[in-house]
Amino acid sequence: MGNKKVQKLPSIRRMPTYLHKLKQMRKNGLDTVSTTIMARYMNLEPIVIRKDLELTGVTGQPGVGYKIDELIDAIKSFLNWHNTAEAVLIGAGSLGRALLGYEGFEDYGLNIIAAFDADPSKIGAEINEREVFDINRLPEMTTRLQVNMGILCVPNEFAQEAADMMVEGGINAIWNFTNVSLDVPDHVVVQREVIASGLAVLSVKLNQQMLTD
Amino acid sequence: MGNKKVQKLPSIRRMPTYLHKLKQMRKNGLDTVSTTIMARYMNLEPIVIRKDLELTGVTGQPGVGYKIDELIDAIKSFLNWHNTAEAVLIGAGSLGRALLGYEGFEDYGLNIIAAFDADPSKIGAEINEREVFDINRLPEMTTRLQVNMGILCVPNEFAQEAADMMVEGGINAIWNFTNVSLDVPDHVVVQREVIASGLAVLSVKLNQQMLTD
DNA sequence: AAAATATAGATAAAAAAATATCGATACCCT
DNA sequence: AGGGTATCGATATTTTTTTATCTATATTTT
Repeated sequence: MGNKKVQKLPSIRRMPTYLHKLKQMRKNGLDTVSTTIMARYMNLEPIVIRKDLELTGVTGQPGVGYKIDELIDAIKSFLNWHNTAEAVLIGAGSLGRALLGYEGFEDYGLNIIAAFDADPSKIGAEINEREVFDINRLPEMTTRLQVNMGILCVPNEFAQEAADMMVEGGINAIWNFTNVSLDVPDHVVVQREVIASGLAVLSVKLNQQMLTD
Repeated sequence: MGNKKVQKLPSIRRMPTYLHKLKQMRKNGLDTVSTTIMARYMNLEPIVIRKDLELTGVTGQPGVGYKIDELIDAIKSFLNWHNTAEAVLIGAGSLGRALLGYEGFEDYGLNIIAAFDADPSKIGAEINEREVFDINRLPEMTTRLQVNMGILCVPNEFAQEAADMMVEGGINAIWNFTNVSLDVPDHVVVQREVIASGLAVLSVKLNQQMLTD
């Protein structure tokens, strides 16, 4: 069915936050960090952090902590973020634009090299230095440029069609921001981002909070 | 420390997807659904769905399935999405704009009634029928309007400051899209959305996929 | 009407994730 | 230098989540 299970998902999801904070600490001139410090920052228990970092293979120094540089490196290679991945974005609507405008991606080894859209009024435009191409050119261009990641931000009704074009163009990783569960070949991995999931969690938290007051 | 742990997180995160799909099915004239059908759609195992739905208190009919109307209702009340929540959005940058433009929120019981920003060139503008106010007016306005949810989309460096203003204005639920771990009183719940988490998961999936080829 | 198939619920089992404990190591302060 | 404190690593435990199994109920097919 395409999507093998990934283990340690909660840990993996925390990695980018570690990375961000570590880079910030390094900028502030620090060179070591303890899980206590990190835990305070992230509202977690130190033991959670220690277990997460164990995954990356780094070892810390008892009594001291971890070397920030080493950690940054280890997390990056754990996520395979050492080599920048090139991606294309499909759907230059408001969400697409927001993603094109997001500065943080370079920190995460992602480089969006072009956008595609079906709307003639958008084609040819330039958004944050990335050109918007006709979606019909997608298969040809991604094949030629050897891009293997696609960020899908089209309206739901065009999602499957757009995904098909990506697959045709040799893309094998799709970051899916639509509400559609895509049907893709086994070798293609899909990560679906459901924005409302966070809202659901917030709602439940708020509820529980109000009950305990 | 503010954030008690929430249980069944994965199940809660799947609820909005069930809701979306169920509404779509209802529109297509269906009135019952089995976990097998739902599972096929979501690339999950039927047992997962059954366990998730159990949380909402609905019971299905062996041999038949669940009544779609009942399910929709049960999920909504599980998430407390029966009564629309009013929210304000802080930071009318590209992400803020994208959220203001997102049509799906009404399905999820969320109504963004106004936006705030510090940039004079944005103040007074109207984005998708919502006015952008001076951020200094936030505490007064949210108090008066009795809004208790805030969506935080400002640049990282202003995040804490903006959060403080929200707290001052009586907001007790913050949906945090910044990269900052906010410091808020205990009664305020925060849900942080780390966009890069999904990218991290996708990277790891892609890696594993490539290893098994 | 009987047999085959599909389904949920209850209970049990397995797997994964979070948390605790304890010993060893380093740093800091007097 | 010595005592107190902070820290990590290894191991064990607990909790939570996921998955399996089995039974009863409904539907469909023959």
